[in-house]
Amino acid sequence: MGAMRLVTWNVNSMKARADRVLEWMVDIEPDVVCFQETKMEQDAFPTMDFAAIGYETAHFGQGRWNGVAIASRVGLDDVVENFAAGVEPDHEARIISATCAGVRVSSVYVPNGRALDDDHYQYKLGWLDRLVEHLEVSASREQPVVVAGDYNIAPTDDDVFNPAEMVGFTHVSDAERDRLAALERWGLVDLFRRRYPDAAGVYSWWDYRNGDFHKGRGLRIDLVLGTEAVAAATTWAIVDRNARKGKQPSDHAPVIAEFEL
DNA sequence: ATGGTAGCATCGCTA
Repeated sequence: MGAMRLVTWNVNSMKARADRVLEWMVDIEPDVVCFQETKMEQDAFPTMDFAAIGYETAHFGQGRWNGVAIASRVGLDDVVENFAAGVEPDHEARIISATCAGVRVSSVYVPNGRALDDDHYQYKLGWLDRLVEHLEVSASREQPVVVAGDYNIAPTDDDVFNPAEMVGFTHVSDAERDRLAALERWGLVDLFRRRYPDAAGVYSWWDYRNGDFHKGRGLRIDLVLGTEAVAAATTWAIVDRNARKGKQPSDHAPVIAEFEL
């Protein structure tokens, strides 16, 4: 089916970021984009603005917080909001799935655990357990499947600017990384890490505070996971740090992966 | 230097 250029980007409010996002997409020409943190009601999504540059969109929004969407210029079929039927639905808008040119694509916004002793940490772990259930009931590891989004987990210490200081905090705990391992056991592969096993200091999120971006203090928590067929076909992947620069950026940079199926 | 940013919404929460 040819090359597919797929992006995941936590935009931290589509309302505040739409102009930047649309301009970036015209420049980069992705085939599929998975968005997180649209932070708007379902019907507030700027559908026509995306249509004007050639993209169909599907949005699962809930208002002030969360919200996920998929934009595609290669087809957008069989849209499912929330987890697939058979899995306990989540009370927040954190996953949407669609089929784009034969690839089953999900955009996911994994809960932020806040702290290891916070109820939201248990919510995060349970949510990731349900993501595995979702794959078991709705996807096939033998098919091209991509689950891209803000995982709020740094897979290894190579994905963290200050691993020693992060001990005891969320995003790096064994339990969270065990959940990523469970996704790998199901059949998903971190496309960036597979392609660049030795890359260090590559991050996708930097706190707005303290000048962290300019000091290189970030985490790689935005991941494009794909089944083996996708991973083996991945020709390149990159974090577009340029999109974190300039006026009113999101605190996340987009992650691009291209694969030739 | 014991703070700091950003978005949404409203007198605080979330990240």
